[in-house]
Amino acid sequence: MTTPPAAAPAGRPAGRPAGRPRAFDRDDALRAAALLFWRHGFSGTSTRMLTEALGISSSSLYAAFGSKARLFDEAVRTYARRYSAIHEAAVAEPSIARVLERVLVDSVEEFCRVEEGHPGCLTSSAVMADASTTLDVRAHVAALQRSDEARLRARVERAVLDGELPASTDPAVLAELVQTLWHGLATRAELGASRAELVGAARLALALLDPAGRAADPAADPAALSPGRPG
Amino acid sequence: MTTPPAAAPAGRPAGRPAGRPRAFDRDDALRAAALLFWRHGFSGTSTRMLTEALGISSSSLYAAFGSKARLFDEAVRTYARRYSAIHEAAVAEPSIARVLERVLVDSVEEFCRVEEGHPGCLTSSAVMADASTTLDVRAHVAALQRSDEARLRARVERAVLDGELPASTDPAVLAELVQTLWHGLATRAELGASRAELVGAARLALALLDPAGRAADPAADPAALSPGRPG
DNA sequence: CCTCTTCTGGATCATCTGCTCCACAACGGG
DNA sequence: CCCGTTGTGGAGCAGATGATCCAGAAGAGG
Repeated sequence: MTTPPAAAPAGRPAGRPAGRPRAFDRDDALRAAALLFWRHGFSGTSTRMLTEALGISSSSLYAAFGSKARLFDEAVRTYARRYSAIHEAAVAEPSIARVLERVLVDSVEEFCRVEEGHPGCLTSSAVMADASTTLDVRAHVAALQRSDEARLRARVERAVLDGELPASTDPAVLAELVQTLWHGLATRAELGASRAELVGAARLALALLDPAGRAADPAADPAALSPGRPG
Repeated sequence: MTTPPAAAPAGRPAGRPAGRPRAFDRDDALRAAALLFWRHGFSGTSTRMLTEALGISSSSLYAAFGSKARLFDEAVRTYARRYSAIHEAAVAEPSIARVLERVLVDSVEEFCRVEEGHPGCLTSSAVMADASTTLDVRAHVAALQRSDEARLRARVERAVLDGELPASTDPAVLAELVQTLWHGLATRAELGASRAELVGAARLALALLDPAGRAADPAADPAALSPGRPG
């Protein structure tokens, strides 16, 4: 009904959806819109700014995305999926140390991508920016991030059961700490911290968190307060 | 010129600034405005919303604060001063462990104040929300937070010189990590994390960071991965 | 009393907001 | 070729926006 031709209408061989073809790339437009929302927030981005940046007319925008709110929602979800993918890939690592390393370091890489025009994390910005607009992006993003945290907590629990972490470890608290670091890195990136600074902080945190490193060589423990592994 | 009667005009004994007195409390209005900006962001808060919430007319608002942008700026600075005050008080502590504990735990208390209507950190929200509006709040907030970080880094350097931290400690990296945790706690608060969760994460981080605790009893080290001191 | 100064509400300004309408253009199928 | 379908640009809608103006009110000083 409201969704124009999201998927091919079954009768067609998916080659062309019928009617006049769209004159712009929908994914490109979505990316450009995300960038604008990122920089100016939802309310700070007008439909005029969007149509101008995307090089399309207002009617084209509404035909393709429905409304400004839905466009925003779609942009946020697109980026949220990236962050979830990082968590998903990370928890698949065999050792818990590698899991934590990948969650933090891979996320820093994502936050610092230069081909995107803006550092940081769109979902964090989105959540901070607009609370009670037409659209409840805040709740949706919060839910998404809770699921990322749950995945991580489950992985920590497994590590405890496997004896990889001491039995006294509280998985919920450890997961909360890692998520706190994650959000902190996103904010620092947004504030202009360099990749090197962020990776340095992340690696220090990882060194402090890694029980194997500390257990293996307690004498070298104080070195954990240096930036960490040289690599 | 543009600033009406910010300070008493010198000739008066500061009792009354002359002219018709203001019918509302300027600080109360500023607080109420800050809350609105917090919830809806700068662009998401209209002057109508402000005048309605503050119970004053548009002309009164403009007479008292100059413009919507200046009101926003003043609100952000007011809150930023609170966070700076926490850092200032913390670095005055004699032991570095107490310094870090106070920076993180006191900030969590601040983020979770219930008498304010919104959890989290206004400056973080402000930075995330609006980048290139009329007013460059972003740069100002970033500068403020850089000064907080510099203060903390200087305190860490002193702790290293005092032998309280191992000589291999990199003060810049340690300060960056603490600031990362700080921003992370702010974001988690904004996302709805409870005070207990935040304090738990903060205390775990502190336990991992505390070299005295680990050096004193390396055997008990794994316990550091539990929530931390019961108190 | 008057004057000077400042604040107040209400009306009002020009502009911008998100969004819709419409005539028409670009495709595939018959 | 016409048909149905879908996208397109431009004009334009009603309402909201940030900000200003003004007549008057409320104080201090003379």
